Amino acid sequence: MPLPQTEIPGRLQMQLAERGIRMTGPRRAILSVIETATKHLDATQILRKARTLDASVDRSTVYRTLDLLKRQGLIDELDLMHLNGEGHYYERKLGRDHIHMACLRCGKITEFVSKTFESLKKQLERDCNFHIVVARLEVGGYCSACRH
Amino acid sequence: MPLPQTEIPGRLQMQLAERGIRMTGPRRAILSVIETATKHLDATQILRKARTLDASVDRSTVYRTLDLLKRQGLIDELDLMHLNGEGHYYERKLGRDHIHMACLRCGKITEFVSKTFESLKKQLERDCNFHIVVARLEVGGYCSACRH
DNA sequence: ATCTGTAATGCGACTCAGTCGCAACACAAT
DNA sequence: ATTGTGTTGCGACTGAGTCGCATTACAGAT
Ligand SMILES: [Mn+2]
Ligand SMILES: [Mn+2]
Ligand SMILES: [Zn+2]
Ligand SMILES: [Zn+2]
Repeated sequence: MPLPQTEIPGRLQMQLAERGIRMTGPRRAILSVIETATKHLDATQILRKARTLDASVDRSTVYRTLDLLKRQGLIDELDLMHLNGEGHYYERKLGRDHIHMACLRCGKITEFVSKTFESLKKQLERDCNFHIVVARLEVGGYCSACRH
Repeated sequence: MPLPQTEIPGRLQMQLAERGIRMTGPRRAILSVIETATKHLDATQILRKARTLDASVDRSTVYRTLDLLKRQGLIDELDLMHLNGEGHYYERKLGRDHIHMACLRCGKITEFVSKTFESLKKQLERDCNFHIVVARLEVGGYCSACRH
């Protein structure tokens, strides 16, 4: 994750509260997992971790909560080049977007913040008259350790 | 598709032949479908169309051929924001990459070629010492007709 | 503190995309 | 024509994600 841990835990809960969205036990568990994640997690991993906080959490609740957070623009969904199966990965959405690079050999995920990326998005909005809600740039290739 | 139809039909078959890859009936049907497509197709659509050319084509052969073409760098795989289900879409890879914008309201897919995108990729390769094989920029938002 | 309408949950069954092992087959080189 | 190897169809399977429904729990009102 590209973010400093200066984040207040519980921030996601606050953002939902501000929008008048109900808070529940399972939701708190899931939000907490997402907030404290140190890497990109898929739905199954989120379920497993959430269950250590609230053993009753169900798989469908995880998916429903992920949908809610996506609709609210609070998380991003990633493919990470589908290096391991067909599932998706999730991460909190924070101020600046970043690019994901996945090494096709060692699987390492690298993140990168780029001013050029920001310009590109602005250019898109202007030239195509398109209002961007979410932008995902995912790259596959070979990292510095694996290139030949 | 952003490409002029100045393409020779059969080009994909040639590219595989050049690489010493065997040509078969089912493969010819699938390649022909991909080559003559006028929009992004998913595996099920490719199967259905391929069967009009060779009725025996099986679903697994479609997936195996798509994998082959991906490995050979001849097609790109897209999510198109998973607007309709969890499947993936495919298109021939041609010289210049392009960006895909999906309207979250009407579902329209817009393509855009950008010099800034090319610079961004170069910047990534340089700054991150990463060798890019495939780069996918997919954007979700509201098109000119749907923005409010 | 209790009541109450509505939103969220667990459960189980289901759909759908994609994969895999294997026996039969077909390509292309000799 | 023969042959080895790559490819195919088939069918069974996995795993991600969805859905309907009866039950539960939240939060605002009393
Ligand atoms: Mn995907
Ligand atoms: Mn395209
Ligand atoms: Zn690597
Ligand atoms: Zn639209």
